Amino acid sequence: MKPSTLMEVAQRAGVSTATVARVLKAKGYVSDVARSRVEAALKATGYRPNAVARGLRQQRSFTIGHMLTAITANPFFVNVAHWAEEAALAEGYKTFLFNHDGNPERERLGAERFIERRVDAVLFTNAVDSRNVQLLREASIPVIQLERAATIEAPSIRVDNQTGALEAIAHLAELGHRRIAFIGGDPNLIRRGDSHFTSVEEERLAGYRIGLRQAGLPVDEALIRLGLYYSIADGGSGIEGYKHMKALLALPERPTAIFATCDILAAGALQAIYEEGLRVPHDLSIIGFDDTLAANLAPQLTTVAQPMEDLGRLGFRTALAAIEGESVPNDLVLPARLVLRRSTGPAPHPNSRR
Amino acid sequence: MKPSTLMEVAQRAGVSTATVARVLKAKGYVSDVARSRVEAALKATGYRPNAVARGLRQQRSFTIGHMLTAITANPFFVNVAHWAEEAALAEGYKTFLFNHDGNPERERLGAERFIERRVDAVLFTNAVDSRNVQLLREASIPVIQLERAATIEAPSIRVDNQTGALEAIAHLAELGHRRIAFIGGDPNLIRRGDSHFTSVEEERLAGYRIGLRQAGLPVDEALIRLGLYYSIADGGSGIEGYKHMKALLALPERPTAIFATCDILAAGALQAIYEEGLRVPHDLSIIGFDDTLAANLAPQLTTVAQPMEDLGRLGFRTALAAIEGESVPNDLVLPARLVLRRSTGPAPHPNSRR
DNA sequence: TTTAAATGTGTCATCGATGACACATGATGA
DNA sequence: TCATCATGTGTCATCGATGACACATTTAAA
Repeated sequence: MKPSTLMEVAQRAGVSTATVARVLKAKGYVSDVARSRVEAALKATGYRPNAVARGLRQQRSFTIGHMLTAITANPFFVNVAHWAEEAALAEGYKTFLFNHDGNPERERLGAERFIERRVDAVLFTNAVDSRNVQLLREASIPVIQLERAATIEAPSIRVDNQTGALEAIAHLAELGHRRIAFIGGDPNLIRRGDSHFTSVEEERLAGYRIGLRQAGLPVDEALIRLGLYYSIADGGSGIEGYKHMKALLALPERPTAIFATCDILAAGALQAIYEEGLRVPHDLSIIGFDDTLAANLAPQLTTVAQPMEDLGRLGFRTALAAIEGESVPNDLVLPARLVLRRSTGPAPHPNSRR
Repeated sequence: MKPSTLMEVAQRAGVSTATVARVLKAKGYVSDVARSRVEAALKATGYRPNAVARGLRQQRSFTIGHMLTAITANPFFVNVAHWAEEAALAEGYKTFLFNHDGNPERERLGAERFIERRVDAVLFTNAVDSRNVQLLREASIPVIQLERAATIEAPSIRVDNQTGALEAIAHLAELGHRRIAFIGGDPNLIRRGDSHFTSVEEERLAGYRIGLRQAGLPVDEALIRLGLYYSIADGGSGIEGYKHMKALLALPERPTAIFATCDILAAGALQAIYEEGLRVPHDLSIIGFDDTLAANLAPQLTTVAQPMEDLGRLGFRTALAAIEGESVPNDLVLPARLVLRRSTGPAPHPNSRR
């Protein structure tokens, strides 16, 4: 049995649809008699408003689109999306997810679908191509960029990657580590859209360099390992982290600590370390980034946690503000937070090295 | 600038909306002149059909709802949802996700939202309360249950958990293991809805028992560790797996192999093993279930892979069949598959035990 | 007592796409 | 020559909720 309509409820209650609407919206004048008749009819029919009809009439679908990548490979994006959805739910909104896996054509397809569905706004995590942002804006759909911005044309909410990385390095330096390696993605490859944007990888690498300098440590370029790891085709299994770690362990003078720009990379690194029979943090300390897999690894990983909940919630709230025509901050930067767990410890004595 | 309407396109082309519709649908008679005029107008206005209006008119939203749990804690559900979405996309559908985290009230809320949004069908992964399935069915919305069924009232697509578990045990027995432990969730707690349904945990435990019997091994109840692990409040960090493993390692006669009913539990177990300084698979073999975290752990985990892609794709295809009034199989059981990685090896010699 | 404000209820156009239907015109066959 | 069919195009009701508006009636204020 199809859900009943306002009209059916009205007929059953012996009133007009307007009266039923007044009861539902709890605004306007309704006599007690009419109200109770309507309420009875509402209950009897199990009326549920038709969001599709409302959407057409109000020119507002109460739906927002959410673009993301690597949905099966990196829990980060799903987490952000989850909190955005949670915030949306409280306001009567639903989100549509669209996974583009870093492919601009897919992203474009997603943008087109969002336009057809008449979403009220779109959240981009990890925006790829600024033209797709533009496409939505031309259709009068507000866009909020999360975590990784493709263009300054739309507001963004980001994370202070540099300070996050810096704190990680400071922590390791404090533990006495002097040879700290960096494992990250290719900063050029991951720089997206308008070229004047710094990528998150660049920011983390900058934090690493500044951290070393502040600790009075030299930068050894041999300890900086970059390479694309957003190759989802590989299964997102952190294979890049594994390879980089293998290379680092083959160095004549090994690092005693590793900073990886992503928990997945760190997980791969841990596999290499495990294979070599080294212990963490006894022989080697390691810090990840994101706080996605960190708590599931052995040992539990010290990591730079991204504020995924804030990113999601603020993302939605900002989108809502934009929908309602309020002015929104153009670029918000949230802090990252170093979470200490069990993968970092004092640097080993040079002579105790295996 | 709002996307333009059919009417606007028609006016610009100097024809009626019906003609534009004929061009768009590529059916009916349209003269070449009219067609090219319409096509020009279509391009000039950048027309995009309004899915909301179409939904109202066709009484079909081209949207399906997807209920799931533990979206931030267990990648399994997101994976299934991803493949369902992928299949949906190809047919012009979009999915709405709703995360209930095992809470029946949340699940009900989700069902109500789905009804209001007039989704054409609903996929349930891990259905909690059969009344919520009923709610949707009363609103004439077809329901397909995936992986874990709450009721026989709606068709389900499941996985052969018993055979999956059995193969895991057979593999371990073949490697010479004679003391194989089981770490799982509470089978009673996880049995859901209509009580005559066996839970996935029961099925996996049954597979374990049968596997042992077939290998001629005795069942030692001390090696069977059950307890709720779907406590998302704990952060889903596999803390239960960790505790169970600790207890198993404290046993006077330790197991040499572990079968965990979920990769997250296995990850927790690995943490306990790591803490004790034992090596996998040298000292201890371990097999997980799901193939979610498995490839990210150290060492990479041998696991019973669930057919997440098939579950998702078939789920959508079955839903689509149901929407179109075709008959659908009432209960489909898909095979699980043992994936060999690096966490299983020959049983250690009894005298080489540390 | 008269007027203004508060209270209560119904009608109807609107949002945009769709598809049934009507109505053309020209070609073909009987 | 008329009937039939293919071709080509336009009109309009419909899906369901909404909110502006009109129109009552009652109450309060002047």
